[in-house]
Formats: sequence, C-alpha cells, structure tokens
Amino acid sequence: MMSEERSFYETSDLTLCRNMGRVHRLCREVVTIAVEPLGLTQSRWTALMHINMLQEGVTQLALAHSLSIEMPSLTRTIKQLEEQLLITRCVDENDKRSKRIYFTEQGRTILHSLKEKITDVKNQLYNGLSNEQLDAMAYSLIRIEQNAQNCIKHIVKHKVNR
Amino acid sequence: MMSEERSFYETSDLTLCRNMGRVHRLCREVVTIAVEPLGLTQSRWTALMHINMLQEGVTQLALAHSLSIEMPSLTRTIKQLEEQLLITRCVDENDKRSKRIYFTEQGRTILHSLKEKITDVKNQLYNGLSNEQLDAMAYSLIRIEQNAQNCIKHIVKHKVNR
DNA sequence: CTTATTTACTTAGCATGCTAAGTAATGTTA
DNA sequence: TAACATTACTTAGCATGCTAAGTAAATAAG
Repeated sequence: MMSEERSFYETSDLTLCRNMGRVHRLCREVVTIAVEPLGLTQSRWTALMHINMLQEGVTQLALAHSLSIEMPSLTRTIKQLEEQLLITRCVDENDKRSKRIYFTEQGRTILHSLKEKITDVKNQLYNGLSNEQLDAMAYSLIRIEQNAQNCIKHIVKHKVNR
Repeated sequence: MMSEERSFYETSDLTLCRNMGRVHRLCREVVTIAVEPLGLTQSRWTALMHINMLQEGVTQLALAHSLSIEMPSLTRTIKQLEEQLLITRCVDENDKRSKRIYFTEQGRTILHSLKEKITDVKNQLYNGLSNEQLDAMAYSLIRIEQNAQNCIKHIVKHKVNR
C-alpha cells in the first residue's frame, strides 16, 4: 500500500511537524468553506462546537482549556460571537470573576446546521482511513506532544542551572 | 500498547485535526526555545533550513513552494532575515522579476548551529516512535490532505453550478 | 511593434495563535 | 482584619498564516 515509497516522514528538517500544520490549516479551511453561508470563521465555529460539547453555562476558562488555547485568544473569539448575537455571557453570581456562556436562539439555530455540516466534512476528510489508522495517528500525536513537553521542561531546567 | 483506550481519534468534532495544529505549534516552539540564543523565530529558522536544503541561489517562488506557504508570507520572513544580515538577495540577470537568495557568512555560521540543534530536537520529539509509526502518520496526513483538497474542489464546483 | 496576459515579487490588512501586563474578585496569612 | 497572592478575565501588541490588489518584467497575441 505504501511500500514503494521511501521513508518519507523526514526529508531534511521537521517535515512531519510542518505537514501537521499544513493539514490542520487545510482541514479547518474545508469546514469554513462548507459553513461559509453561516458567516463563521474557524475560531468561531470551533468555539461554538466546544460550547455545545461542554454544555451551556461553561466558563471561559473551561472553554479555553477544552479548545487548548490561551485565555486572550478565547476572549477575542467570544467577543465576536457575542457581537454576532450567537451567544450571551452572564457573570457567575457565586464567583463574580467568572462569566458563563449561553447560546442565543440564533446561536442554537446556527449550531444545528453547523453540526450537520461538520459530520459531513469529517467523513470526507477521513475517507479511506481506517479507525486503526486514525487511532495510530492520534497515538503518535500524543506521544510527540509529550516528548515536546519534556523537551521544554529539560531546556527550562538547564537554563535555571546556569 | 494502546489497547485499553477507546478510539480516541474523535471525541466530538475534528479533534484529530485540532491536535495536529497544537502539536505542530508545540514542536516549533521546542525548536525555537532550543535555538533561542540565535535570535530566530519559527518562520525564520524554517526558511533558513529550506534555503540550505534547496541550495543557495534559490528563488523566492521555489522557496515558498518548498515551505508550503504563499509568497506574501515568505516576503515578510525573507525581509527580516535580510535585515538580520543572515541572507542577501540578488536580482536574477536572466529574469529581472526573480530574486535569488544567498547566505551571508553570518548566515552560514548560524545555519551550522541550527542544523545541529534541530537534529537533537528531532530525535527527542520522535523518541519512542518507530519509523513505521512515523511513516504511517505521514501517510495518513497525506491522505487527509488529499481528501481535503478534493472537498474544496467539489465545493467550488457546486457553487459554480448554481 | 504595440497591446494584453502572465509571472515574480511587494504591500496592506485580516484571522488566530501567543505573551506580558492590567483589573477586579476571591483566598490566604500574619 | 489588613496585606499579599491567586484567579478569571481583558487589553495591547507580536508572529505567522492568509487573500486581494499593486508594480515591473517577461511573454503572447494582434
């Protein structure tokens, strides 16, 4: 199946990592094109999906964590979604530092179309790949991520020791 | 090895694609931290590596292609490397639209350290993964990329037909 | 040979990630 | 309880990807 190719995971530098970035951008572009009539950018539709997944009333902190992004990145996106009247925010009465996120009626309508579209796109993107292949990839990604985090730890430790 | 986990390549949305993006960012961060004394950002060290790979005298177009980025993204990076006196550009006398890129002496010195560092980091990042696993991942990435490109083609075609 | 198209690069400005630093609320400690 | 630390969010501004539109050189068409 992939036998006649040479080991192509590395040509010279961190090609594999670069390819990850490119494929990631491309996948998000596909969804964005597919949901284009909804007027959503990548960060906005991704946030909507995660709010839905975590249930309404989620705090911004929990959402940022789920999205694996930092708070300032989320703040901007949430603000835009609020301006688009797709979500609203309420200060949590038990902890007035927190804001909890809810869908508006419009937001729920959009979410519905969005979910359908994403299911479509997902099937097309993963077409021809078995669950085993996808799992293997997810596993390798996690491993690389852990290695990367170890690297960062070690580098930081070395700097402290100087 | 990865048997007790459930199929974790999808929890709700395009998690796998998102993970690609995150791991990509993280890997580049590791290199950037490792080469931090050289004063290079991600786009800059990546460009240096590709210039080296393609040989000096490469045109910007060829370099952009190799980096899988668009020309305007490259223009900025190249300008910065030129300002840092790591590369120089010469208008091609045979085609005055093109500019060819060369290392300066400083650039060559930096490149040398850079290559060593990247080899180190690469080994650490891929630690614990076999060549087969890395190849499988590269293969899956390519497949997803092709699927994504087909998606885009189909979507565009549908729009034209309306 | 003049005009139109294509090509290589640049400029301007957007999207989305980040870090650093600020504010207000909450928690901790002396 | 007053002072300090931490937490949740915001603001400001950078890095790196993008598209759209501009310029100048090369090529094609008339």
